[in-house]
Amino acid sequence: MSAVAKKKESASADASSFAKSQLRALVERIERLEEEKKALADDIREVYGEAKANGFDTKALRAVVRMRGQEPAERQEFEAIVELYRDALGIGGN
Amino acid sequence: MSAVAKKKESASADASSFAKSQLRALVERIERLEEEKKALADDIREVYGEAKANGFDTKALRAVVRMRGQEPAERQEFEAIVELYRDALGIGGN
Amino acid sequence: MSAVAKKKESASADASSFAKSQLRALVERIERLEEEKKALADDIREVYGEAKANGFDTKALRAVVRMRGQEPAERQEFEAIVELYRDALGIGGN
Amino acid sequence: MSAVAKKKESASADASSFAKSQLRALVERIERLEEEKKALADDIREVYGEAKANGFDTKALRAVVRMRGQEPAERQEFEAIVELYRDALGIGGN
DNA sequence: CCGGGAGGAGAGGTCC
DNA sequence: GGACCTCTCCTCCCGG
Repeated sequence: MSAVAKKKESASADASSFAKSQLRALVERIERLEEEKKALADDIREVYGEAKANGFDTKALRAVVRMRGQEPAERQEFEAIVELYRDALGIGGN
Repeated sequence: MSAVAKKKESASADASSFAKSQLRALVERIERLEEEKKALADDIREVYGEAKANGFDTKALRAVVRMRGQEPAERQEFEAIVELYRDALGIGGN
Repeated sequence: MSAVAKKKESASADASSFAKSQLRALVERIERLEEEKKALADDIREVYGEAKANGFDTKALRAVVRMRGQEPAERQEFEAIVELYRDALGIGGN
Repeated sequence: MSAVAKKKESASADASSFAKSQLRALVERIERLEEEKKALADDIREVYGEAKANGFDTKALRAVVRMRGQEPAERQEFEAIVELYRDALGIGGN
């Protein structure tokens, strides 16, 4: 028979203890994962740095990567709307 | 904390007093200007909100405003580089 | 061309005209506000220049201004954390 | 066409080929890293889901995690402010 | 579908 | 004058 079942008093204490240790575990797992995520972000930044060192235009490079990661359809629609607005403003107003 | 500041004041009262009031005036002016700047930023955000409420695509609208605020030459060059990169990757890779 | 078609066209034309003038008005307002915002940024830069001319360390001055702006928020957050821990522990929840 | 001109052409072609493969390699590396990063983001989301399933308030939990990450930086800044005020007062120089 | 929060891109400032 | 780096703003995505 467990201590919890035996003592009603400690029941709530145990519950709160349990919640605390659970919270701790969750926060640790999250922080560990975020650490890894951050490391990857750093790696990516490094690659862009490398690209820059090799004479690539990182802004354009980012734009290309972004384009590749998105549906052609939505991209086209966006461009169409931009054109529409530019026309409405007199297209020379760029 | 206050004890430290107090001690400092006593140490070189006159020179430090003058510097202090000057500093205060400068900080106040800066904070006032930044406040106004922030208010304008809010106004701008509001206008975009209004645009959205009237059915405009705010993302496209922002793009158009950005375009209008920049030299055509640099814009074209940027687009050219992007095209170059896309070609190099096989232009279908969008 | 039928009268109906014509009416439709006019209607569209009107709607589009309206949208056009709306768009123009919005863009003008935005650009005006951004102009003012930029002017304020210039003013702020001027004040820092003045401070520097009077022997202040502008980098430190900027840091001071920044911190003054952040302190209240930090304090609030710091005091809010206890409450948040409580929530995170599920005390109020299920 | 002169030999010199030809040589130049070949050189350009080679350079461009090289740039192309370099570009491809860079983009591939970036996309691979972003994929991994996204996977970690998914893992993190999963952990929050698990937390929620165990009765935790995920919003509060997120806030707690965020604050834990910010606290050290804030503390440093807060303790640095005295030094900064001294500098801002021009004590050390201009 | 909207608002808020997290992440990324761009602008500005500092240092070399 | 250029590169790095911080900071603000914009965009995207999740949760409600």
